[in-house]
Amino acid sequence: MSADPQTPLRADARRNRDQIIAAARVIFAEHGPEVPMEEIARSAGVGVGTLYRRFPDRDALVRAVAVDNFARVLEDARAAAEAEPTAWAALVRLLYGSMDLQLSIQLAMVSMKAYEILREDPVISDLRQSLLIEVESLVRAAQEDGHLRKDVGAGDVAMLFAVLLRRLPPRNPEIAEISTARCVAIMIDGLRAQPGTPLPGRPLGRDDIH
Amino acid sequence: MSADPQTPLRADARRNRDQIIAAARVIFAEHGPEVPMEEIARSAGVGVGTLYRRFPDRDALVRAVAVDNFARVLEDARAAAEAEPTAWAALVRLLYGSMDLQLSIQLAMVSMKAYEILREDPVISDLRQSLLIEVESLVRAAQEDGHLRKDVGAGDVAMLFAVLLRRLPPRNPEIAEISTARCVAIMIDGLRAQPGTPLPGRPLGRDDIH
Amino acid sequence: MSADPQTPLRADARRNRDQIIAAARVIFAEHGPEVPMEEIARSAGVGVGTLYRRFPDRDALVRAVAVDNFARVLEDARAAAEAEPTAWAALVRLLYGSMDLQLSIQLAMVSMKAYEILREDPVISDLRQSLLIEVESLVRAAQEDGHLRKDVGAGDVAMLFAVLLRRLPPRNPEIAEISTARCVAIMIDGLRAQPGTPLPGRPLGRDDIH
Amino acid sequence: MSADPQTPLRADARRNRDQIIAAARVIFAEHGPEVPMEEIARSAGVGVGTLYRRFPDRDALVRAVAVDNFARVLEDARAAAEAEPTAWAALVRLLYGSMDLQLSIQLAMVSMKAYEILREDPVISDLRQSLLIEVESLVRAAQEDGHLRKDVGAGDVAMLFAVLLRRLPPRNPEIAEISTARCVAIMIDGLRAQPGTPLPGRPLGRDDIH
DNA sequence: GATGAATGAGGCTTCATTCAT
DNA sequence: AATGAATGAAGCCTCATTCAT
Repeated sequence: MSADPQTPLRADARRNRDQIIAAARVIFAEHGPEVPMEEIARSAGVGVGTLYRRFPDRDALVRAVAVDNFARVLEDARAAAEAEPTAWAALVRLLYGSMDLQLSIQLAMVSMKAYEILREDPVISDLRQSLLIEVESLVRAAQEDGHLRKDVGAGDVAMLFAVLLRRLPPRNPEIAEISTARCVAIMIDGLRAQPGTPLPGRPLGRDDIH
Repeated sequence: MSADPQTPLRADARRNRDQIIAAARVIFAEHGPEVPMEEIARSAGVGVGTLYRRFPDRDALVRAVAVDNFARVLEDARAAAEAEPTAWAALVRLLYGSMDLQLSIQLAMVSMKAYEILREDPVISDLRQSLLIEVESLVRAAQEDGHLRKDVGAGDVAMLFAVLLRRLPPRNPEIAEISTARCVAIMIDGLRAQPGTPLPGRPLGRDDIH
Repeated sequence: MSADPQTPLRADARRNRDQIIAAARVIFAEHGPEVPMEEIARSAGVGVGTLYRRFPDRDALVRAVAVDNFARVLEDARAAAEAEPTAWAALVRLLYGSMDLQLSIQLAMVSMKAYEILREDPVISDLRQSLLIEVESLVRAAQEDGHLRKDVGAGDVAMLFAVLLRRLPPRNPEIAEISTARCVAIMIDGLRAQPGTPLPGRPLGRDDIH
Repeated sequence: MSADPQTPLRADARRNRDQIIAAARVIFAEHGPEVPMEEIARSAGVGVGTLYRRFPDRDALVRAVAVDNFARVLEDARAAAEAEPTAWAALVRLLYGSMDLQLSIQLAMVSMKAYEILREDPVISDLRQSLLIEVESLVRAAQEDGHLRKDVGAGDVAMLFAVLLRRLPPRNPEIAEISTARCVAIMIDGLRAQPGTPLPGRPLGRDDIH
C-alpha cells in the first residue's frame, strides 16, 4: 500500500505494519476513524514515527485498513459460494457471517471523511467490483433456485449489507449482537421469494451503487 | 435572572436560537456533527459569541438539535397512529414517512461523539421513552390484527428504524432515495406475519435497547 | 494582506497585526525567517492563535513583512530622489541610508524558502517594479550628470543593493556596521564615472533581474 | 581503536566519507544546509546509519564540508599568489576565480545556523587564519605596487569576498553569472588606487573580522 | 446583548538521532 | 561495518471556548 511493492518489507517492518493495521482496525471500530494517530500507535505498541513511516498520513492508514477488510469479505464471499449447497444459503451465510468480519470496514464507512478517502482509491474500487460480481452471481443463482425474490438486484443486496452491517454506536454488546442478528433475520425473510409488496423503483444492479 | 430557564426568551433571542438550530440541523446532516462551531454560527447568520451565549458548548447544541428532532418524530408517530386505519398501516407509514423527517436526527446519531452526548440526556430520554411507548402500542395492535409477525417487540422495530434511517454518506441522491425506499420495503415484507425463519434470540422490548 | 481589505480591522486587531509584523521583522532579522511561529507570537505579546488568525500561515507572514519593508524602501527612494540635489547623491544616499531600513527585507531574501515565497507574490512584484522604475530614472539622470559610469543599468545597481544589503550572519555589531559602510563606499567608488576596467557582459536593465 | 582520529580510515570507509562530503556540498549549495540528513545520505548512495557513523551529527558534517572548502580556497590563494605577476593581479584573480570554487562554502555561510556551527570550530579558525595571512600579504604588496588603494586592510578585502561571493537564491543562471561578474568588476574598480571618497571608519585588519 | 478577537490546548506530521538486523 | 527501521521531541496549525469592545 504505502511502500514500494517491489521491495518486500524487512521482517520487523512487516510485523509492525501488521500490528498497526490490526490495532487500527480495532480502534477504528471502537472509536471511529478519527482517533488521534498517537493512540493508534500506542495501541500498536510502536511510536508515532513508525506509524508515519509506514503510512504517510491518516488517509493512507484508513485505506490500508479498508483494503485489508474488503479483501477478507471477498474471501468470505468466495468461501461461502463454494461451501454452501445453494446460492441462497451462501447469501444468508454471508449476511450473518460477515458481521464480525466487517465490524471495522463498515465502521470505516460510517464517517464522511473515511468515505471520501475511500471513494477514489483504485485498489478499493477493484476489490469492491470483485465483491459485487461475486454477489451478483449469487443473486442470480438464488433467484433461479426460487429462493430469492425476483425483483431485487445485486445492488439492492449490497445496499442491505451496507445498511445492516454498519454498526450502531456501541451499546450493551449482548443486546447489540442479538439485535443485529434479528435485523438480519427479518431482512432475510423480507428477501425470500414469497408474496409481499411490490418494491418501489427498479431493481438496483451492480453498477447502480457507484 | 433572565438566565432562568423558565423565563421565556426575548423575541430576538428566540429567533436567534431557532436560526441556530435550523442551521445546525442542516449542517449536521450535510457534514456530520463535528463541523467547526464558527461555521455553524456563520451559516446561522450570527457571531460565535451569540451561539455560545445560547448554547454553552457543542454538546448543548447537539442535544438541542436532537430534542427538536425527536419531538418531530414523536408528533409524526402520533399523527400516524391517529390517521391510519390500522396499526400496521401506521407503522408502515412511519417507516416510510419518517425518512425525510429523520434525516438529521439520524445523522446526529451516526457519530460516536453525538451518541455519547445524547445517551445521558434526560430530556432526550423522556422523548425516547414516549416514542417507544407509542411504537409499542402500535406493535401490539398490529400483532393482534394479524398483520405483524408475533415474534418481534417494540425494541426490534425501533432498531430497524435506527438501522434503516441512518443515512449512508451522500452518494448519487436519486439512487440513494430509491435504495432507501427499497430497503424499507424489503424490511416491511420481512416484518409481515407470514411463514419465515424463526428469529434468533428473543423479542426485544422497549427497555432492552437502553 | 490577509484580511479582506474592504473591512478595516477593528482597532485592537489592527494593533495586534502591527505588533506582529514589527516583532517578526526584528526576529526574522535576528534569526532568519524560519523561527518557530510561537516565538514570534510570544515576542509580539500575543498567542499563536492570534498570529494565525491574522496570517493564515508562515508564508503569509513572510509576505506581509516583505511588503511592509519594500514599501518603506520605495518611500525612501522617492524621498531621496526628491530631497537630494543630484541623482547621484540620491543613489548614494539610498545605498547608505537604506541599510538600517532594509535589515529585515534583505534578511528575508537570504533564505531560499523566503525567496520562493516572495517570488510569486503580485503585491511584492508591484512594489519591486515601482522601486526599479525609481532606480532606473535615478541611474539615467546620474549618468547624464556624468557622475555615474555609463556602462551600468538599473539592474546592475539593484543587484549591488541586494548583494550589499543582505546582511552577513550577525557578528560583532560595531565591526559589522563599519564594514558594511566601507563596502558600500568602495562600491560607490567603483560606480563612479572614471577610468576603470570595462565591465564584462552587458548592462543589466530593469527587466533582466526578473 | 579504529575510532582514533589518527588511524587512517579503511579504504571503503574513506570512499564513503568522500562521497558524503561531495554529496553534501552539492546539496548544501542547492538547497541550503538544512536539508534532511536522509536526503544527503540517499544522494551519497549510503544509508543514514553510515552517514551518522562518519559524522556524529549534522554539525560535524557541516564543519567537514566547510573545512574541505576552506582548504580549497587557501590552495587557490596560494596558487594565485605564486602564479600571477603582481599581487594585484593575484587578488583580482582570486576575486574572480574563487567564484566557482566557493559556491558551496559561501552557501554554507548563508545560514545563521551554519554560521553558528562554524564560528567556534578550531580547525576552521586555523584555515581562516591562514587564508587571511595570505590575503594580508597580497594586500600589502598590492598597495606597495600602487595598484590597490591604501586605505583598505585585509579585513576589508575579506569582507568584500564574503559579501560578493555569497550567492543569491538561484535565479536565471545566465543572468546570475553575468551579474556576479559585473559586481565583482565594479568592486575591483572601487578598490583601485585612484581618487575617490575617503572611506568611513578605519581600515579593517585581519583580526577585526573575528 | 451581539460581535468577533484572543487564547492555548491538542492533533498532525517531520526529521534528527539511536538501535536492531 | 552498513543498512534502514524505530523513536520521540518539536514545530505547524486548527478550533473550542473565553473575553474585550
